[in-house]
Amino acid sequence: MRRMTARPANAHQARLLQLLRDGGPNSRAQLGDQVDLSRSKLAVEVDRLLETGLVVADGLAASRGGRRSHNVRLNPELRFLGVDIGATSVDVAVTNAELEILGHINQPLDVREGPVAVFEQVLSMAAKLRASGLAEGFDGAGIGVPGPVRFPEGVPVAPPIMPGWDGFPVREALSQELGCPVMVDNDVNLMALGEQHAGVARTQHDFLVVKIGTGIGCGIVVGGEVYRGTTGSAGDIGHIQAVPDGRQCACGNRGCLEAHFSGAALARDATEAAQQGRSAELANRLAASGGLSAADVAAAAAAGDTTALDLIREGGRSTGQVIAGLVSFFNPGLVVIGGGVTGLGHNLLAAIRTQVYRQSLPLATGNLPIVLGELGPTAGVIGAARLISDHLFSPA
Amino acid sequence: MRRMTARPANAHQARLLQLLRDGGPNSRAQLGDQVDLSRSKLAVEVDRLLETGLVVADGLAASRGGRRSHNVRLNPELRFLGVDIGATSVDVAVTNAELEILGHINQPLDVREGPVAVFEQVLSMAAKLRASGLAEGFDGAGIGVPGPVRFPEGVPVAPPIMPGWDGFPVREALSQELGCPVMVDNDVNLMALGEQHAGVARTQHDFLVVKIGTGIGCGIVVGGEVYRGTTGSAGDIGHIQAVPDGRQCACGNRGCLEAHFSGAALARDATEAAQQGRSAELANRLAASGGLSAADVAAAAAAGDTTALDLIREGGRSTGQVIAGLVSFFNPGLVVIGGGVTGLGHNLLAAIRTQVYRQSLPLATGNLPIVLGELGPTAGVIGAARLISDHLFSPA
DNA sequence: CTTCTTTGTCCACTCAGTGGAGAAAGTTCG
DNA sequence: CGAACTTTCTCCACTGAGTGGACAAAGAAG
Repeated sequence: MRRMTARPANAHQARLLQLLRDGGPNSRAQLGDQVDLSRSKLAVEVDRLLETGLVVADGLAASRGGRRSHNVRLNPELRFLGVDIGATSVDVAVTNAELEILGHINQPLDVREGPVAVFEQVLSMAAKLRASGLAEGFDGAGIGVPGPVRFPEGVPVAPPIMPGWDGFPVREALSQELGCPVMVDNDVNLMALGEQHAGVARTQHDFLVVKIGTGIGCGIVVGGEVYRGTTGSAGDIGHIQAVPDGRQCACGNRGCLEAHFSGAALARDATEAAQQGRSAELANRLAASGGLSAADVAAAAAAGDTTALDLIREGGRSTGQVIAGLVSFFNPGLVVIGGGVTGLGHNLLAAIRTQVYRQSLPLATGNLPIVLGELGPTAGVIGAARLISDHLFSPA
Repeated sequence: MRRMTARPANAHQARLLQLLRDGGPNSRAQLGDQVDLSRSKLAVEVDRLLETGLVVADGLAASRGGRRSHNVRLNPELRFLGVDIGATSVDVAVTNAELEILGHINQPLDVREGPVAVFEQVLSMAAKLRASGLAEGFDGAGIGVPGPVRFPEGVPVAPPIMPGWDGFPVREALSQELGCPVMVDNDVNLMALGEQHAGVARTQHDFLVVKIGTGIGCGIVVGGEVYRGTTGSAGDIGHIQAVPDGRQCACGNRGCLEAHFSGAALARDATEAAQQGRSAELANRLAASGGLSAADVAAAAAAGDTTALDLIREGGRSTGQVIAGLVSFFNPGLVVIGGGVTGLGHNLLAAIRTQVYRQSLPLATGNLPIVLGELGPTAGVIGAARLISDHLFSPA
């Protein structure tokens, strides 16, 4: 199939495409209720969109008490590729233009192997999805990487955990390989976009998404838009001091949040506890699997192991300490907790909440929900698809 | 004089008014270089602005190698009132439409006396300025108050240091009294607006302004716009924990930044040091004046008193500790330090810088200037005038 | 005085967008 | 079943924003 190359010609068309993306098939009349345009003008723009092929007719809708309306919808053959590269694994998904996931693959990966090896793997995963009949090609792709990105160019900058990626032209290289437009962003920002599009943050304009995985980061949404900072490193909260004179961190300082709580730190602390004989439960799991992960700690806690529970609580306390500061500063309408450690569930959430509600002022926390993300491992790829669709569904 | 009531009829006119405000008198040709409009259309809009009286002709400009141009400028009779209410003093100023200060009064004040008493004082100050011939009336007023504000309504919400102000309809009441449009905001946000308009932040889009006065707060500018948070309490950093298990704070927690460093905290610590005989210099000043202020500490430090210097350094360290976290999170392009304690000058700045540069990651701090505000006590009133002018110079 | 440049005005033209008339296609109810 | 009402969609004349070129006015340079 020939890929779509058309773009909306004006802001009206862009708006209509976004309405169709977020609301599914719609009649001209229904669209007219949502945009501030006369029916005549609306019809003109819809017709133009039909001509481009981005939008297709979709039969008649049920009557609402009068003449039945002719529905239109986004071309169901459009395909977006969503890629979420983490430190230790990668998610690749195919969506339609309404950002519904049609296929999703997760594979382990070591991001330190560098961009060439990683993209070889990503492209083969994309090829696999294509071969299974889900797509004949891609109309756009969104890529998330676990580090700061110079957003306009789509290039990682000084990523601490991804040596070899600094300055690699991700956007350009992948656009060439895939033959379609590509947008690149930080993985945490994509998670925020995902939760905004299809998750708990659907109705929020100003919110934070704290992603606790191998590392820890924060997505910032201001007025419905992701805020990336002057150099693209906004939300890099892993190295805020959580514990004065605390643990030595890889960054050279002491007491960084990430050194005290993250997937990696939790695994380390659990292993330490097991080896020191502080938890039989954890020791058993260590002996069984040869290594401990956050999931093991969650399971141990669920089994009633108090040491594991203490580790989670202590981590939640540190995290809550930092979040409390951010809440005072940013006064968000919602805080979402997500990432790999979401498996720790309500024990973690309770510890974070306790700390935040205790440390922040009532005006900022009075009506502040702190909740777990809704989308789990798909948040990133949905966010990636949303990123490229926002780009493509905006005036050229 | 009859006050102007006209407002720009469209976005073009609003843009032109803002260009004339920020750039002073301008010819149609020069304006044309700055907006994306044909000369014909531009002339039409300028003519319409002339009709409203917001803009007046201003003679001929020097030739630029051809026919001399007819300058236009904002009506020089327009007057804005800028009011900056602090915890212990108030600034009232009159500006023209180009936001130049024509007259400025500062008076001591106790904000705890409540809105009625305070506004009586403010109105009498405004009357004094008017009586001195600077204005026959006001076309708009901006008001800053030392606490969170529900911005759209112009009403303080749950202000900790201003009991009695909660829910008082500042905007409406003052609009009635002054007979002109009024906008209300947090004092720190106004300082940020001031430094953005006429101070160090002129070229910045994303920056922070930390105001250290009686209390401590932070103005946040995102994409050139002040960010106020969901409930208007964004930037309330005084109660972020700076010292674990530190000093008891009035808010009920321990170790809040404000409990360790602010005008009030510094005065308290200095008095304590004087009474405990740790500093002869401070003891002398205490005996002389009966009470110590931040200015006394600054003077003592300048005189070589190491105890005073240590107090400043320690305060700078605590402040820097908190700012470091904000910098990691927000990745600003500039951090401005302002407020009453700016008198502590470079000793304070050095301490803050040291702490921030040590604690934040290179990508965020690499090119990050941390500087003192440029406008001193006028930042607030200029910001206030800017606030109302932004409101009036936007399409009605 | 001639030529070139800059500024400002005038005017015909294009195009986005409106709103009303009316046709087409339903539902509801006597 | 037919009449009346509702909803959807199209058509069309009209408004008003904005453009760009022609031209006049005013000055600079040689």
